[in-house]
Amino acid sequence: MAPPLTSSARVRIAVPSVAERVAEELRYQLAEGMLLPGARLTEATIAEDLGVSRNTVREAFAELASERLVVRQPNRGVFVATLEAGDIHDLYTVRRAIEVSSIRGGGSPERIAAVRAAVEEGKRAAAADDNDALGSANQHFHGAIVALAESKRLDTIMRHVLAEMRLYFHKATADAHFYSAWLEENEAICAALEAGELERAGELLTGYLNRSEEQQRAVHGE
Amino acid sequence: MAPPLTSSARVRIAVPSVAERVAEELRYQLAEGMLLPGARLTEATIAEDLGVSRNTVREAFAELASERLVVRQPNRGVFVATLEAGDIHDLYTVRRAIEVSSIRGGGSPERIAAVRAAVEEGKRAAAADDNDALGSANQHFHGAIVALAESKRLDTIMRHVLAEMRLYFHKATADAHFYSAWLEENEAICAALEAGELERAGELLTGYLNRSEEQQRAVHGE
DNA sequence: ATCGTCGGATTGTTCAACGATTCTTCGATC
DNA sequence: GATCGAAGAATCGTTGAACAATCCGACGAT
Repeated sequence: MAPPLTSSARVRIAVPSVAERVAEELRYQLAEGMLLPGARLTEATIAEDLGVSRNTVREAFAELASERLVVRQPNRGVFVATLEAGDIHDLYTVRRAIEVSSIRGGGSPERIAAVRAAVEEGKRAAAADDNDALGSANQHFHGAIVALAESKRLDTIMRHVLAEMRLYFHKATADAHFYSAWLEENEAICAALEAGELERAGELLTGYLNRSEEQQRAVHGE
Repeated sequence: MAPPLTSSARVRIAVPSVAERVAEELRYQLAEGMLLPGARLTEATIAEDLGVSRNTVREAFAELASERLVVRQPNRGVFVATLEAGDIHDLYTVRRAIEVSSIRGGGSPERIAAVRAAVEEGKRAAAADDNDALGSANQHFHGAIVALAESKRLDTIMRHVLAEMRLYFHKATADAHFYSAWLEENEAICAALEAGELERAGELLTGYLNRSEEQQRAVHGE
């Protein structure tokens, strides 16, 4: 193995711990819809399935609970998080706060280029008629917007929010008609951003988020 | 506090688990400055001190790590989080995003009254020359602003941010001169909010946060 | 049908153990 | 005398087992 060439912060090779790999696996299953909201996660079962100890599963649960992907009910177990009344509005409130704030602050040319890249990624996915890739591209787009702010903390908040939305809205709302609308919106938002019209970009983004919230609330009960 | 009259969510009597109480105790010690940034937290030691098992301490650590109050270094241990370059800016970026967004959305009369209450709390603390209470009042003020949005998620994000700031800036920056300035600012922000001048309230708040960031960066290295 | 009780299942927590990794100390070598 | 490396101590990561506390469902009595 090559020695570290930079003398700055020692680069940890950081093999993810077993607990983190378990969390990652569960996150994957949650995002893919293999574990549906409300499902019960029994410690012993998962421990056996993944070939790890119950304590390790416990640590993974703690991590997922802090991300609101699962809910712990004392002495009863952990359950995949379910959509409570107001949760949709809550999630979009967070998105409006951090996405709009990020875009209004502008960003470096590289970060703006990343936003543009996500837009093009979406167009390609649409051309290829790949709904899965289309969904990913949209998440990349909004992730790139938050990344404009260059804030570690906002990035992780956004990651968590997007993970929650994947959990709730995964395949159900994935019809092409639903998607094609915001493809143009993303383009417009990105164009405004590139033109330095930050105020306008913020308004477009706000409008998009409001409409998107309405759509989700229409699809789901109330 | 009045019991919830709505029959909706079943109220868990929720005796906090041991792990949560350990986390709470550590959070307290971190906020009070008993555990300074960079300090090492040895699992075995804390387990013995608090009379709990090492595994339980581990769970508490996981929670604190998710709040960025401590940092886990694989195979080395957990350390009280330290201020890295850019962290101050990062924290204020989050605050600008969620506080300004919240205040621009306005809020119910009750929530606005809570903001007013925090302002008055600050004035009383200033009159009594109680610096500790003054600091708390300021945190209540900004917490109340975020509470305007009535978002569970924004509230917990803000809680975490404020906990981080307590950790980094606890007693050090607590001189009366530093405080008296923003007492008037809080009053002005609150007045604008009460008058429904949300745009203006947002600008005042932004200005305050920018200045506050500058001050903190001046006090701490760069 | 309602209520209380009992047994089974699962969680919360503890404890002991062991390999793996890091830190420290202490010589040996140049 | 400084550098390097190897032995040893300390700590973490993870496991497995154990036990009390709690919850759930069934069963039976009123």
